[in-house]
Amino acid sequence: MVMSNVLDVLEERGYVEQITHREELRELLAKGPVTFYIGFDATAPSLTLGHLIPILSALHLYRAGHRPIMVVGGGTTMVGDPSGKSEMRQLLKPETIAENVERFREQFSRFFNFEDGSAILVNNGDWLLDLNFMDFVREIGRHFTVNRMLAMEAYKSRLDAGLTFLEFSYLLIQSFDFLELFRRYNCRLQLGGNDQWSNILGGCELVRRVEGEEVYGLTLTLLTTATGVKMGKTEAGTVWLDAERTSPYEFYQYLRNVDDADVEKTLALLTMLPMEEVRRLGALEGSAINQAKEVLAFEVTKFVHGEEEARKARDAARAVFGGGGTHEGMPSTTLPRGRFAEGMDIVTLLAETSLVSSRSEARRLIDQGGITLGQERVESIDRVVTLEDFSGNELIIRKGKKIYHRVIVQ
RNA sequence: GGAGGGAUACCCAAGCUGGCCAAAGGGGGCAGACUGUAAAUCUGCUGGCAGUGCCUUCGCAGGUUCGAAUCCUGCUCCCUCCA
Repeated sequence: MVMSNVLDVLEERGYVEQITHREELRELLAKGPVTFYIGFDATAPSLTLGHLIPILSALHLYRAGHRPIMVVGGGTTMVGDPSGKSEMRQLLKPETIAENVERFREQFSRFFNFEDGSAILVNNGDWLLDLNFMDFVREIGRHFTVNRMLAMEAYKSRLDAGLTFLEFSYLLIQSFDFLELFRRYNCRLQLGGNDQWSNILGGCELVRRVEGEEVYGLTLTLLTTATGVKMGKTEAGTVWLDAERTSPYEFYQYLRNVDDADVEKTLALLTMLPMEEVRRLGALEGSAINQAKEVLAFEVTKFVHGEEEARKARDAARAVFGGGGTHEGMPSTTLPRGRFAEGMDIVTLLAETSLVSSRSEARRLIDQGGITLGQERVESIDRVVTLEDFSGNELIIRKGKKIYHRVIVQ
């Protein structure tokens, strides 16, 4: 069997959006190991579902023998990328950035081996934080014309909304990263989200001008649904990779519930399953496609949280939606037995859980028939919950059709 | 530094000849029906606490008034044009 070019693999799976010089890059990747990099700005305390796209594309390259440099943006985050943003980014405190950088490091370590040198993890703060302004402007700044920068799509929305010099300088800083990585590691390819196209081009051009060498850029598709909405956002906010922020169960459920139309695409992008399998699952029709969704949810949860957590999440989901399995892994609230001695009214109980954010919301939900205790729909906000309602020491509350919560007494 | 414009609930956006404004409309979200833990569609809800009332909210701080998101004063921030 002929080893296919990894670029073809990336394209087939739907990762690729734009490439600087496709054929040349393809040849380069075929010739031998290539060092490439992807940068992640540390704007939040955890990576998110959307970050899996760059992570998995890097993993495909990694497995094909190329060397990834995962760059955490301890330096670039100090500035804040204005690309595609309609408003000025909130400036983050240096301490916050440093903390975020640490979290990112831990999370990346789950996916790559940084010990044996086959993958590299660096912080661009190492070379950016102490840059001398005069040197930087004279050596790097002279290669960029404002005329071109102003014409860039990434800034369009900001030209009327206002763009500070701080943010405007982001392009030069990220471009400098590429130059630095080229010099340190002979890095020849930069990957990034499609909104990074300008920044990536800037880096390629800088390396070419300063070093006279050709380097490449490739942008990745953003994780969106068939309707064009960004994936990875829920009513509760972002879907995080950190189990403390998004439990494995919620993570699993998020993927379990993707639209039919997104199943095949998401399987291709977020799992390492062979494409034949992806196509087979994506082709399932009607309710059979639920199998594909289960595979999707399980595989991605396993990738992020490990097999055991994925199992638990799947079992919990099967338990409530099908029957069988255990409730372990379902979000829960533990309350002292004594509080039910006299019974607790349903509104108070709901307010104790994370199912509602206020008592009013609880009332509203009940009025609309959205709360179920075990098998019984709650008809009145005066419903009092007693220990009689528990089976064993637990009570399953359902909100709407698919949000379950377990109340445990002890 | 000068001249003008703006800041409204999760977002966009009305209201700004003072009471009928917890504040139009849209989006989003939540719930119900239909279903496959889908989509589309239809319906309801969407500040808080208590059940026909109270409290907090229309950039911030004061003032006028029986009563202000709406009028006045000061402040902060943002945008546009000019320097």
